Amino acid sequence: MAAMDLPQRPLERPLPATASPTERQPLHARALYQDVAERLRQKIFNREIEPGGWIDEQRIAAEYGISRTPLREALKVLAVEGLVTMKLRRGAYVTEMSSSDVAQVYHLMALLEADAAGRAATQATDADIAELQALHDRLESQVQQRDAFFATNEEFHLRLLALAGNRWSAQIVQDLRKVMKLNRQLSLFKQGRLAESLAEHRAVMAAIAARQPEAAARLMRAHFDSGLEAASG
Amino acid sequence: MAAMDLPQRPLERPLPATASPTERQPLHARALYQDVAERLRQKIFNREIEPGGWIDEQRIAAEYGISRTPLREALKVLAVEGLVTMKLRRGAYVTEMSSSDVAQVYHLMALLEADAAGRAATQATDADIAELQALHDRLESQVQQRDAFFATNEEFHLRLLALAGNRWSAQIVQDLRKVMKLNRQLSLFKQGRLAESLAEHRAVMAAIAARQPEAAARLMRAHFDSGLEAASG
DNA sequence: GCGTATAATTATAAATTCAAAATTTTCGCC
DNA sequence: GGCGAAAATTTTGAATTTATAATTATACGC
Repeated sequence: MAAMDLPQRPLERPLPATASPTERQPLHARALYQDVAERLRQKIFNREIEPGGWIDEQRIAAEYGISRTPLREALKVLAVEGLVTMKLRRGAYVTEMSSSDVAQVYHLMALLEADAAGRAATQATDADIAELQALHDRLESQVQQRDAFFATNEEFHLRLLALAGNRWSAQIVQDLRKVMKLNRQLSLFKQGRLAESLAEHRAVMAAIAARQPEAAARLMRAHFDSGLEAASG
Repeated sequence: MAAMDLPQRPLERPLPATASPTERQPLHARALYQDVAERLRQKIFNREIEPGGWIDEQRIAAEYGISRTPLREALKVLAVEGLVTMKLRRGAYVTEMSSSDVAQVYHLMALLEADAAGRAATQATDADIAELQALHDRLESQVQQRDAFFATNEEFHLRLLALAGNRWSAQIVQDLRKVMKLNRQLSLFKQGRLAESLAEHRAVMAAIAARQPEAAARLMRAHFDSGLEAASG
């Protein structure tokens, strides 16, 4: 066994940058359980605990230098998000996504993001679209760098969601993207898929820039469909 | 002020009905925080605390005869669902839905339920459709009884979601239906809207029974659009 | 009487403690 | 040696306690 006998340094919780000597300010920018939830998400995405794996409350509380109370609150948040599954009297486990789950979530994201693309094509300002185009251009330049490509890709999709102006939809898609990170078979890892994905992306971007909502939605749907095909095929 | 000085009787937590002297069984069917979350949802739906209102942890913990720990866990669950808003160091408040929020959620439900209707028209077995039809027929007979009508209506939509076979989608719609219960202006309360809604419902049901996914989706979208119109107009 | 500073109170956040269930280990027995 | 019951340990679940921030009340000065 590795990495026993922690206590480690406690969670660092940076203050908001608005500091000013006179005006009073909260000690922490947000609740501890939210910080912990975010750290746990990263731990899960990094596969420090594999899907199906048990989450050792005592160990993690010690590792983070906190009590089990806020940790358990964070676990319940992740459970609602779907990243974690609570089993009665046996604690929390990292959720395992079946291939059926993956297909279902892909379908949902296709539906929501296609709608968002259509809305963006209609509602976005020219400045919005220029910004989106800039993100896409950056994506074009990053085909050789997987990690950077992934990051920019996510940024693009989140930006698009924001442009569509439906915060409920945006929140849901963000949550779905989180659970999608649970499965290794991320389709973008497949050989050649990256370039293909980029081409589809380009088409979506063009349709939005051309203010063609129907085409934008259809192309976005196709983008996700071929993503699913790559993931399952 | 009314109803002070509780402690009341503690939460009753019925055991599963599979009791048998020899085989061991869990003491509680599910975690306390989940029971509490469900009781809080009902309390919110019943307007025992109005939207924007503060949720008094001590009072409710006393009312339910429990400590604040599981109550606070439940509040965090409701916060992720959107029913409750946590304010740092000021506790939990029942979420207020702006008219923009209502429109956004309506749009989302239209999208998801239209997709579900289309899927159901394709995938459901004849038995499934017969069952759905039975629910719709019951709805037809309940135009005069608001509460029963609402209940059956919800049952119909949940059943349809189940038939579509996407548990992620079904879960999301269920959560959205919960937050929709936050706003008084439930369009179905409007005069005449009930009969109108029923007619639209009938059309959706007919399209599903006729195995016409495109029509079913389009009619379901129209059903929600006119629902939104009634709610905001 | 009004505004401000300070004290008292109240409520939230988090740690700690306690209780009970599940798991693991030990020990007796065949 | 292997099986099964009982004890010991570990772990979850929930209550209690403690700390700290926010609010309210009080008192003081002008």
